[in-house]
Amino acid sequence: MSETTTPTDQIVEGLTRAIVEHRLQPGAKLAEQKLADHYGVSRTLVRQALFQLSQKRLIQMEPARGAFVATPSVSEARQVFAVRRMLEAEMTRAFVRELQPEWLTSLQEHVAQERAAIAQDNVSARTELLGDFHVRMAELMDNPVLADMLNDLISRCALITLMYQSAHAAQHSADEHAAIVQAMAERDENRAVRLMAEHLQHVEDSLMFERTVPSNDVAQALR
Amino acid sequence: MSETTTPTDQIVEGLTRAIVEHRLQPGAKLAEQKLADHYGVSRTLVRQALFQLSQKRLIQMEPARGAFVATPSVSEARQVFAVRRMLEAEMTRAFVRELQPEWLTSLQEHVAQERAAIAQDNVSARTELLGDFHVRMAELMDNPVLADMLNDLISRCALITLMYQSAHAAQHSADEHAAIVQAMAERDENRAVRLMAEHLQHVEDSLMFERTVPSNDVAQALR
DNA sequence: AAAGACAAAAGTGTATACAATTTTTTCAAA
DNA sequence: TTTGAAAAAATTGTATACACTTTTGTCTTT
Repeated sequence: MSETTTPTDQIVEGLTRAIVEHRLQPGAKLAEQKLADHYGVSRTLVRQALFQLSQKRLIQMEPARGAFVATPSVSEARQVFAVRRMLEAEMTRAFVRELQPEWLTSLQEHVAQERAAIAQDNVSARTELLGDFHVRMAELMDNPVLADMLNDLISRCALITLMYQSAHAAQHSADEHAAIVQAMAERDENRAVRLMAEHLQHVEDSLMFERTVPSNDVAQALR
Repeated sequence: MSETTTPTDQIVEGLTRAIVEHRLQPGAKLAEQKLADHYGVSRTLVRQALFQLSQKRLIQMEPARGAFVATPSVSEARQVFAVRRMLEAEMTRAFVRELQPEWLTSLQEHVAQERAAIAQDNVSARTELLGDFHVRMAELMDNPVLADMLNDLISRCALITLMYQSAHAAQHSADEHAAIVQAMAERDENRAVRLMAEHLQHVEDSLMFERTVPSNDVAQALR
């Protein structure tokens, strides 16, 4: 544990969680002084954090008007998913090719955790675990660059989801994860890749399903 | 042209170019006050820019010691290239599947520009064009999310290159681009994907070829 | 001369001050 | 009441101040 975490990092972390977990809804204003008071620091540090979040596309900054939780368009959402499908299809292929026995057990354990969270109806835990499945693959392959990238993409996906996945959809995702791991276990590269692509398509479709924008900010809604 | 470019963005832009074009070599100290004086602003804006660059992994910030141009390890370099291969293989596949006639002419023109820059021995222009070939594909597919991501990855690759590609390697890259476009023109999806993967492998190999670190900072070199 | 301790200088990290802009409130006129 | 203009308040953008850390330089001791 030699990780140095600066105050700015903590604000980024806190706001990221709040956005990804939908405690801050898309379009919400992020006033600097309020955040500064909340975290007990000056605006300086809050601004640093906001700039970082805007680079991750989790918030949008408008000149002289301030920072708002991002409201990605349907078009942008589709682009993010298209990138995920591209990246993760090939990641899955490489994963199977370089497969180590312990990678399988690790993913199997992960799926078990997912199912436990779903059974307990622990909404935030299950959402996080379902996303982490994909990051875990990158980590197992010992590629932090890939893992970071996926993590950012998945955060954006979580923002795109206007509400949490339904319990039913979560169950479906976990089942698909299990099917992917099964294909991997059988070293069936093409099936694993296909299942992953289909899985991501299903997630995208389920998110797009109900896509009316409930915004408390009228101006934002009409833009 | 409704793009608003803040002073901070200009600093980011300027430093990015300097790093990618190797006017600032890896490990170089980026003292805040010096940069502030150079750009005629206060340290506040310089720091914002430095934080953004550190998120793009072009610089590394050490607590209380300051910012340095990043010195990616060989391991990290390989990870970046692994991600590019994954992403661009599938991007190429999607590109061929959705191919529009004007996309081909656009890429063909681009390759012509590359060859012109190589013929004129315009080192910085040719380096930029060789990288932009890949970004152009994403732009043609109308996927800015993908284009941004590739742009960042390619900047990191440019940093990884300790010196510019040799004229010979640049010529080789342009030829490979042309071969990829040819495969696309023939709608030969698998060949295009394979050529792209091989191309990226070649670029990686040529960059890894001479990999001794010429750093003016001894401590950095010995780390 | 080499090594270590101390002092000075330089540099980073955070808070605050202030100008410029936007938002909200107030109030007069239709 | 509704509309619009002007004033007030709040908020952002940038610079500066200052505490604290690191680096550099000097002097003493061996």
